Amino acid sequence: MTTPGLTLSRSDTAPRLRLVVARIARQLRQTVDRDTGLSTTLLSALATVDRLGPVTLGDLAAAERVQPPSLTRVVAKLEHRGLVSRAVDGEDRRVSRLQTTTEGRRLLTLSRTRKNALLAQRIRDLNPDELAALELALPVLEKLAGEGG
Amino acid sequence: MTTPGLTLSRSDTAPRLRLVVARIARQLRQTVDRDTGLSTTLLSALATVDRLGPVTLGDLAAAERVQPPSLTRVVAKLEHRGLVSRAVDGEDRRVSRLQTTTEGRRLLTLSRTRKNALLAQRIRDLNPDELAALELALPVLEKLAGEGG
DNA sequence: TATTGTTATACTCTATAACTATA
DNA sequence: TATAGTTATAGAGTATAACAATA
Repeated sequence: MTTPGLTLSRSDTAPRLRLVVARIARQLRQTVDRDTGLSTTLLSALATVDRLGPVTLGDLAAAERVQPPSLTRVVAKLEHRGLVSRAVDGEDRRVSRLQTTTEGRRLLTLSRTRKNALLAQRIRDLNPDELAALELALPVLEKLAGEGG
Repeated sequence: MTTPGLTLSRSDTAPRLRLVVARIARQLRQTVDRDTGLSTTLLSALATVDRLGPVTLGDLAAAERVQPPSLTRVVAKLEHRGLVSRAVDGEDRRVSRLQTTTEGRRLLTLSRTRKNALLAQRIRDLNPDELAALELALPVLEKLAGEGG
């Protein structure tokens, strides 16, 4: 696993990736973060709000690749916890613009430095070759995920 | 992205991986396979039954990293579609042993050669460096997922 | 008593359809 | 009429707790 000989293109990459991503996600989904109290769904939305600055709900839904009604509920939870705030757009009063609060940014920072998260622990057990392979693949995975939007 | 200079260990690997895995999984979860009619959850369970041979429900739950009651429902669906069969253990009648049927194996094979699946399409758009990085990381991801069990 | 698996119940996340408010 | 977002409703997938059957 650490030193594969060839890098001929394999044909089973897509189905293997599908299964492994589903399996990791299943374990993550159950893991409500002890420090932040945020599920992966909430954390993902919060990170995207933070990244896109004041953002409309529609744009956020597109970036997160979910339908607007799904996001309405997610955002309501974030708002209820005081992690994002919304302001009605001055020019078009149908539109709300979302941004992270100070507390939201604090939790985001916390989530990025957590040492005891499930994946952080498992990553710590990788050897240097494995870690390097993972880090090289991360941008590729982000591309496959359609990051941004 | 294609030719990173150094491979110093980064500290943001775990949170980035968490977000990207969650995002890909979200898109996959919604994707019921056109060819097989199987969700990722059903496909994952089916693949594991096939891999572990005649397997008890408890062992399957452990391998899939879900609780037994969750698996009871998943297996019921697979059984209803004729993809797995169960046989009561001869020595311990509390135990059922599951295995894939001919039809189950046929769908598994089909799922492994699908060219139009969401990930297969996106992977086709990667350049050779990106593809190589992804393939090198796949065993690492499988290790992180705790494959097998 | 202990173990294997099921049933009952509830929660999260997501979707589509119908609606409201604004443009 | 068209668009941004919400409400109503439904379904998949997962969990925990309580139960039944067997050991």
